[in-house]
Amino acid sequence: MSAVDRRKQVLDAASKSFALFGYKATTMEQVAKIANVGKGTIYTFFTNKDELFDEILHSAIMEMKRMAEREIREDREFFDNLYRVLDVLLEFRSEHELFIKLSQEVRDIGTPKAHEGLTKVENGIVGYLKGIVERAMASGEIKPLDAQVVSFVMLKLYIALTTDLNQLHAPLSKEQIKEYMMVFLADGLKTSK
Amino acid sequence: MSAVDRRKQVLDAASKSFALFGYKATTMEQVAKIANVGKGTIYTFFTNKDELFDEILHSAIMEMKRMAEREIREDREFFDNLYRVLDVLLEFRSEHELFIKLSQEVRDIGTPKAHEGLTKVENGIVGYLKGIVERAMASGEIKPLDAQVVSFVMLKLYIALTTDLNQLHAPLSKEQIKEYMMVFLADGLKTSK
DNA sequence: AAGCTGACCGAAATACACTTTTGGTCATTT
DNA sequence: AAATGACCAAAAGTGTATTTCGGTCAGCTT
Repeated sequence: MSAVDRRKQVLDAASKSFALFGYKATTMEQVAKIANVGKGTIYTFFTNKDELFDEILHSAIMEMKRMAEREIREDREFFDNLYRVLDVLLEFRSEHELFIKLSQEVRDIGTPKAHEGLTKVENGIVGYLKGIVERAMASGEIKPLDAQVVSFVMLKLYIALTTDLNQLHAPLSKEQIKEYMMVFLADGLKTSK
Repeated sequence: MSAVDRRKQVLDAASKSFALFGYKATTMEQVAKIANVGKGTIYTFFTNKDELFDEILHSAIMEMKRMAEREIREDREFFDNLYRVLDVLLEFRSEHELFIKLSQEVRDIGTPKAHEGLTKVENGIVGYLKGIVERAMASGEIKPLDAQVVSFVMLKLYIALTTDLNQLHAPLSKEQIKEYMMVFLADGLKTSK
């Protein structure tokens, strides 16, 4: 077994554990056990628990960006791209599981590191969206507003429909989520006269 | 001093204290002191701290509804009404102060009663909005979607722009908040061709 | 005597001392 | 040279003493 394999073993084990138990309840010993390595081995690849956690979050963001990137065609319309990106994002459960677990942890026991992590992820996503939104504004496809505000609202809308709403209403299907996203982002509620 | 006066004294003192110190840090003794009454007097009007808190929240919701109601003209368009309701709501700081303080308390120390209270307020507002949204759908002014989901999104959008965004971006002016609300709710981001 | 009060009570929160767990290291093994 | 797990300090957890606070009510005031 080469070094890269072990690194990946650790990463996979940690991903599972963070998504399953949250930040706090994930111990380095447990990660080592799941990864089938000694505890010390983890520290040859990651300086500490925080960095391991950051790495997981970072690669989750990167994975989502990669998926989004693969769907974006420069020659297509912004909203066409948006629709297809939403489509693949909604399909990808493993990232969602981690984020949902961390949200629960923040809500239930308020782990600061979990809260920090989620904020970092949100900022990463908003930052990425911002670039795309700016291009769409420059090309005149969408209204010229503050790209950061628009990106932030897009993310909040997504979270509201996929997560927050479920405390008040039966979960929406992927199709419904896409429909509502497009209504608010593209055309608004107003009936076209 | 009549009984109604004393009741109001207590209510005003409690409002101030909850908005200033949050739920947990508001003690009945302190409320009594601010209200210039004995502690026992509070209990002649309210059975316990919870009921006092509920009463404050309830009257905050009612006050907001009354302000909204005053702006709504049945003969005007939904979006025209919406714009003017937002206008008066954004002006009204005292409710916001209470809600913001409670949000902080939930975030910082996770007081369950504060969390419960905010949820109750949110549900109250969504419930009220739902009626209005349903009428606008029935008259064909806005697209026929699930009124509860639409109302929920309206509230979340409002909170995102007035509160959540401020951790990432300089606070928006009232005019900007109204502008963004109308963009997402009425016409969407798409540039009209 | 009706309304109001604050000393008083038990329960719940806090502070503190002590125990256990856990993140991180490093001498030893493979 | 790479990997390990016993080991250590620090952080989290637990049990207990102490304080605070919600709620009561006997007595005072008007």
